[in-house]
This record gives sequence, C-alpha cells and structure tokens, in this order.
Amino acid sequence: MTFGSHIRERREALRGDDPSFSLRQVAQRVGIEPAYLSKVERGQVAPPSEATIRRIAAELSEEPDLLLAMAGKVSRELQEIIMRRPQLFAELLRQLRRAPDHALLRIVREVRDGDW
Amino acid sequence: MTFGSHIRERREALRGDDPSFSLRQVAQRVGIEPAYLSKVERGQVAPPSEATIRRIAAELSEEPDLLLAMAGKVSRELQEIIMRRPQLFAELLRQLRRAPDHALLRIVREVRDGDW
DNA sequence: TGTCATGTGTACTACATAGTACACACTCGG
DNA sequence: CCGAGTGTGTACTATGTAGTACACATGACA
Repeated sequence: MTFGSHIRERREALRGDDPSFSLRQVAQRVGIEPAYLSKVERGQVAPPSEATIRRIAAELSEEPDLLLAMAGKVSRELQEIIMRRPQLFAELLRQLRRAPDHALLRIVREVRDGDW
Repeated sequence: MTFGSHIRERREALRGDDPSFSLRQVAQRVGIEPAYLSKVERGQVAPPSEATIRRIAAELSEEPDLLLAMAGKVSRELQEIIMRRPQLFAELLRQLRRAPDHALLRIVREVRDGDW
C-alpha cells in the first residue's frame, strides 16, 4: 500500500458518513491545492513535505509517524534524537533491526517504567 | 564543532605525518573538486551528500554515523530500519531521548547477548 | 628564477523538491 | 437544464541540493 492510495482510502472511508471529506474540502483544510492532493493520492507526484504530511495526518486522524514512513521519511524530530548520540543509537538500531516486535515493546515498557 | 571544521582538523592532523593528506589529494581520492572540499571545510557551503560524506569518512578513518550527524543527517540505512516499524521505533526513540548513555549501552549489550 | 603544488574566489549548472494556477469534464439535486 | 461541487490534466515556478570548471595568489625548493 503506497502513501497515496492509503490516504485516498482513508479519506473515502471518512467521507462515507461525512461529505466534508471530499478531496477539495480536505485539501482546503490542509492548506494545499485540490489538484495537488489529487496527484498525491494517485501517486502521480512524490509525497508532500513532512509538515504537509503532518497536517494530512491530523485531518484524517492518522498516525503521523506511520504516514511519514509510507512516504519514505523519518520525522525530523526522531532524526534529532539520533543525531545527539549518533553512534549509540546507530548501534542500537542495527541491533534491533531483526528483533521481534514483542522484544521492542518490552524495552519500551522497561524504559518507561524506569526499572533499571 | 561544525562538520567542516571537524574534517579540516582531522585532515590536518593526518597530514602531520603524511603529506598525501593535502586538500587537493584528499579531494581527488574522495572524487570531488578541491575547490568544493575547501568550501565544505570552511562551512561556506552545506555539507555534501551522504555518499560523499561516507567516502570522506573512509578516507579520514572516521565514523560515518558521527560525520553524518555533524552534517545534520541520519543515514538512509538507519531510516529504513525505522520505517519498517515506524510507531514502535518512534515510541522507543522518544522514550530513550532522555535516557543516560549507560542505559543505552546496557540495552545494546542485552540485545546483543540475546538474554530475553 | 621558474615551476610545482597548495588552498581559495567566482561563476555556473543539472536535478530534485514542493508545490501553485487555471481550465476542463462529469454528475447530481432542484 | 443548469449550476454547484466533484475530481483531474496541463503548464509553470521558486527554492534547495550537490556539486563542476577555471582562474588566481601564495609559498617552497632546486
């Protein structure tokens, strides 16, 4: 599922019970031209900038991190976290590359609960 | 310390006992114009592309991840790791944002040793 | 004293990114 | 049957990225 087809499906699902989710109206609320959103949804142009993707995510009640990933991007915020301690995070990420989801979740929980 | 001044100092240090680390010769081995390397080292232009930074790192025996971070970038390789499971890694990174170095190291070791 | 290598200034360029502007064709309710 | 709203095609543009090409001034050294 590409970025474009994903947001198109999401928008059409929302339009099911709310006609204000037409392409034109969503584009207006997001702050871009309807023709541009149309091309984005059909994958005719590259996905928008991070800022625009965030506004689309908010409008469609989607996870920004997920939409950004579908657009082939990683949020600038996460990049900054990595860049503060590049080798530590580089090694950690490479280490976790093949770890199963539940292992990642366990680490998240452990760190959150602060038991270390 | 900026990206430019850092690689300049590194290069000049190496030139101390090996004159083949002149700006021109390094530029040639890296595969870029001397004038361009000069401007990069003095911060007169933005840092090079990831590929060029990697070749500079190899030439100067520096850590690519570190130089990339100094250039305000995160390697495409790490970004791909994140994009495979965006929300999991997003939450993990935000969680680890304020964690001390030794905590990160502990996790790296734990994952490497596979004790889970 | 010339020449060789050094670092740097200036001008230019190809390509990618992130869109805008406007016209067009369709369709559906009043 | 018409007008409002819908999605889309075409053309254009401003800014950023990632450099190249060439000329110039300097200093060492043989």
